[in-house]
Amino acid sequence: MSKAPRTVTSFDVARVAQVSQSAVSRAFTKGASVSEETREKVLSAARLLGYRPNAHARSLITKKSRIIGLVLSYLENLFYPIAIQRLSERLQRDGYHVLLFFCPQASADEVVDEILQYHVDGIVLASVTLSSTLARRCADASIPVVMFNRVHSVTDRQEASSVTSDNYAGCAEVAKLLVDAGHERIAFIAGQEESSTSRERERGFREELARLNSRIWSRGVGNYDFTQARVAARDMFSRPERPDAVFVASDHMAFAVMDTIRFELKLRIPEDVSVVGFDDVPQASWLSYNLTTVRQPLDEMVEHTVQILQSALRDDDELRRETIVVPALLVQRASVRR
Amino acid sequence: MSKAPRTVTSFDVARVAQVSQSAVSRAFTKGASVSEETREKVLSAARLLGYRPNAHARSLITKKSRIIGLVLSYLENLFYPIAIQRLSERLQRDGYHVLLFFCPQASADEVVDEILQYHVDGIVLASVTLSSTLARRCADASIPVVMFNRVHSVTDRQEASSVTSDNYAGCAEVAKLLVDAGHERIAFIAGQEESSTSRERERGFREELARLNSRIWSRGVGNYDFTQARVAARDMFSRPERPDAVFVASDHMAFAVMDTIRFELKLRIPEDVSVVGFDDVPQASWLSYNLTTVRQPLDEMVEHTVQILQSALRDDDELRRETIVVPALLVQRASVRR
DNA sequence: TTGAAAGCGCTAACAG
DNA sequence: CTGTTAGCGCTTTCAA
Repeated sequence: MSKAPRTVTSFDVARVAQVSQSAVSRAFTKGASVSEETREKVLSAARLLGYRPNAHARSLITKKSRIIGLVLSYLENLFYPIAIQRLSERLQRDGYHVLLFFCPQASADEVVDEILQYHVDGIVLASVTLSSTLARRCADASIPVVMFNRVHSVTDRQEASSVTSDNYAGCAEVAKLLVDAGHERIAFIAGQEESSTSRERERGFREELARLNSRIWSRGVGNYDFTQARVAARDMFSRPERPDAVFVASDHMAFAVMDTIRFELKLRIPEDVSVVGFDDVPQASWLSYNLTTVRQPLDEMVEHTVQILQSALRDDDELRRETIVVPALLVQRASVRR
Repeated sequence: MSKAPRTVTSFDVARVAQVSQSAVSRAFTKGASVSEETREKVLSAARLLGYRPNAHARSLITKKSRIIGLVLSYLENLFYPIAIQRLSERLQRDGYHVLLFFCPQASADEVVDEILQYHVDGIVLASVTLSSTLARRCADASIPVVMFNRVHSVTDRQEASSVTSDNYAGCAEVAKLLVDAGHERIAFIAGQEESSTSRERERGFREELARLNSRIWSRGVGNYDFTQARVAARDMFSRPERPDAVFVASDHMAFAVMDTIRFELKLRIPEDVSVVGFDDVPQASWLSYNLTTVRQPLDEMVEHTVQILQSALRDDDELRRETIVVPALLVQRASVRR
């Protein structure tokens, strides 16, 4: 019964408000020069007709879409969902919105191809690597790219900005803590071997241990995956001699390790084994885990990400590449023996 | 040093390929009538220039943005992140993408106003209510709306489609389970009182208990929040007479309840108290919790959501409203006494 | 199958 | 401050 629902355009509003289309445009552009009177006329006509400016038409001419592409691969680790929420809310405050792109780890290539079609104003790569060809394409299109919680691989050097926490220093702290507590058979369970986070975390841990005349006594790989971490722990702890402490490259894997240690191997934490994680996701403070971990300051990381993006959008003449490293904080709870 | 990075347009490609702009357009539109020869010429020119069609220009004329707006409020409960991922991946397969909108619970209104500007092809409301005025505006713009994991409030009746699991039946199962296990002081901890999920879950639970000559012996409210659930549990279990079983309206709250019961009140699960949750998020199967719960079949729910959206996009003549309820499944683990 | 031409809804000069 | 005009990059009639 309803009429064909043709969209209401600025043209329609202009007619009803008895002004020009430009006036309508200006009424919806803050900072434009319109008299209060005209603006009122326009706004009430718009309200009457249910008019909202068409974002696509607008971005076609302004060449700004107010959309940020966010590339993700995996949400089971709560660190990312929470990062998404913070980032999205922060961007929304400034009139930007987040367009989601999922892709399997480390293969952002095809997907960024799709992103480019939307002419996004910026791209945030959360835990996916940016290939160098891709980085170049973004650079050509002068789209700022921020790697969130990951740094460049050698080949991508300086093709994109990056925001991380100080993985190296944070993990050095962990080494200190564990050695101070008198641990001698210290194990490490890595995330994805190719990932910069896992590598940096391992390096900080290993080098500080060396400085303290200790070392990684046993090593496993969990690929940032719950099940694989469980397998790694089972493996590591069922040998004749087992570690008396284990540092796990992410909280999410640490939970798997703790469960395995307690319920499969019937060992106590921290009496028999100390466990440390990384990220400080909400579950780390849940009493079942009460996990000593390294906090990544999410809000700061998000704020830096947004700042980089916005400064790049402001002075689009020269695309500056920044590398931000925010301090990480050791949070002591009850999973390490004192 | 680099030239001004003017975007490459179909015009440029046309010139290089020595064809018309229309030919370029057709080469990128599958099912269009182009000779293989022309298509090749266009595609190679496009590759050469690094051309991708501009999605905004395209949607301006086709009136299809291939964007779905997703409205969310809270990601700490893993149910939602995982739903986002599944939905986004599924949509991506069909060439759609998800634009994110965060808003505080139950106030989707302002935010949908923003959504409308993007002329999204559809809207998914995950756990937020749609006001009736808003529903009408979407209907006027003939944008299909799906409420995910929530049904209409009375006023919104039939203004949008909805996809949920069978909260009522699932919770009736829980009642049966608890009564069968011989529990007599059965408690319930609600989510948000206004939410349809919490209400349906409580109703299913309560009515089945009545049928079995039992009742809700004690009741608390957690508002789907971890901390509030903890407070509710503390309250409920520190009275002189405490429940011997508690059904919690979401897994996420159930974890808080379990931690409180075990570590604050020093009670055993399930020997002293049985606990049941709802959702079956990944953590429910973690050994620390090993939680008996009701599974919401996420993949099915996502599939239905996408189907509704797509059928609405196909025959845009008449916007049909659907109400899908998929069966929920009781998953027995170790948190209920046998 | 192909090209010419028109126009989606908007903003940005440029006059006035 | 306001209106006129041109055109963003694309698809789509319509003829050929």
